[in-house]
Amino acid sequence: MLTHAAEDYLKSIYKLQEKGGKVSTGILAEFLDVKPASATGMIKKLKTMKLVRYERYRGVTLTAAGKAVALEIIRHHRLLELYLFKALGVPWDGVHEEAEKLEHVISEDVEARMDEYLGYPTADPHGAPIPDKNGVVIQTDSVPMTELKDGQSCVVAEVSDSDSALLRHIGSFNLYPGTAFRVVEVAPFEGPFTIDIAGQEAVIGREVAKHIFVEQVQDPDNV
Amino acid sequence: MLTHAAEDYLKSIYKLQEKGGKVSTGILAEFLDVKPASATGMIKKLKTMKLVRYERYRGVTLTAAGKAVALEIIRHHRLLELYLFKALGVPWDGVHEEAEKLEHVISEDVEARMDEYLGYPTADPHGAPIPDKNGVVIQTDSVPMTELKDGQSCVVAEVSDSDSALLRHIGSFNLYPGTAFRVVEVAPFEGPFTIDIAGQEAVIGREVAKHIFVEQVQDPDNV
DNA sequence: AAATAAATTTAGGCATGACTAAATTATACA
DNA sequence: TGTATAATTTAGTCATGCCTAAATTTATTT
Ligand SMILES: [Mn+2]
Ligand SMILES: [Mn+2]
Ligand SMILES: [Mn+2]
Ligand SMILES: [Mn+2]
Repeated sequence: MLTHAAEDYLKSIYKLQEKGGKVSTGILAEFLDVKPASATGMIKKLKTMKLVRYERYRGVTLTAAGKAVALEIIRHHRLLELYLFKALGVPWDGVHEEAEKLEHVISEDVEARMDEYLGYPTADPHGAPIPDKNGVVIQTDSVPMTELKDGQSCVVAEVSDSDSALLRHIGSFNLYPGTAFRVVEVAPFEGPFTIDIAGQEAVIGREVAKHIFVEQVQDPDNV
Repeated sequence: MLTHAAEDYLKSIYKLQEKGGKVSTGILAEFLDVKPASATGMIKKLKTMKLVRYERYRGVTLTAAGKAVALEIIRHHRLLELYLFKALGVPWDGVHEEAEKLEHVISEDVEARMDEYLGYPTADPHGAPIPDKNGVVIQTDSVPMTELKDGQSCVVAEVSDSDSALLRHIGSFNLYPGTAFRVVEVAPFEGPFTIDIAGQEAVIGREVAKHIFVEQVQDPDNV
């Protein structure tokens, strides 16, 4: 069996190689909050297990076996987040931390039972896709809210889940995945977004908007 | 924070000192399936943390602080067992193994939410008492089924929870905690017990009976 | 093409938590 | 009261997974 640490490395490599192919030791180390030397050490171990491809100074990528493990852990994480949220009422800014520990520990049986209880869901409380039990991920084509223009309407697809305070802030506007809103005004010179959520106006700063991803963008004349 | 290993040692010392005061290194090591030398090492570490009292060759006992930690972990374990059983339908012979890993990992928040969901229960699926959040344990005075005589009636109070196959076997007779039965016959020469469970007769071997604890024992003439 | 800067690797260490083998202490009994 | 036996401790190892500091390699700039 893999250690918790090895699983977290594989998960991180998966996420980083999604946006940008080969993953450098430094990027991986920064993402995991360890030193590059520690990352090199683990990468070598993962290579002997044939879970990653690696050439020194050339970055690392997952093998098919490594990707399968990564997706398995990501599936655990996101199912757990949704389960904690729906079944136990853990607030959406608390589920990530909890799932980060539980993901390494639950059995396949418990995974399957949560999946069934939740009705085979496809997204976690932050809108991130839950890989199915065969490791198939449904990709959506969402864009950062910062790309929106005056008058456009859209639906929240996903929000970054790692910063708890940011999630509480976003939650205070009711901007959960699935929530529809319309851009009332984008202030000039990189200014904030004024939006209309079910008749309620809210002002969203650019730093926050970077972490909100939307889809189904419609211009007002297309309605 | 304590390591998983330290928590398991404290939990084990608690359980062993319940029946017999001071706990010897050998007994503790056997219980945890490690070598005595390993137990000595951990005991020394726990002593520096003031969680146990210990003098070499003289056995070990928990301090108040150590007992509090032990009860906290036991509470996690038993709440988790019951939660997995009731909320996710994990069979009663599977909950122990799962809880053994989860007990070290769940937050106080999740503990409290499970407790609420379950209606502040006082016993796990095997009948073992769940310490309350202040560490108070409700003690019951149950006796091993092997002490029963012909004609006596009783209710199952608790069954040993660590042997999965044994639990499946006991479950096949529906001998869950709370189940009432009457002893039809105790075969002589250390023979098996024939019992009546809601009109259904079952024969229970002595080895199995050792692991079933009963209470509210009544002789037939007292009814 | 060198020189500098950045990234990465190597070497050496530390803390955990297990192990085996050998030495020590306690206990049991003759 | 000594001696055999059993229990326990000590000493020395090993594997993980992290760290820092120094050496090495690659990338960038002039
Ligand atoms: Mn994790
Ligand atoms: Mn998430
Ligand atoms: Mn445990
Ligand atoms: Mn139990």
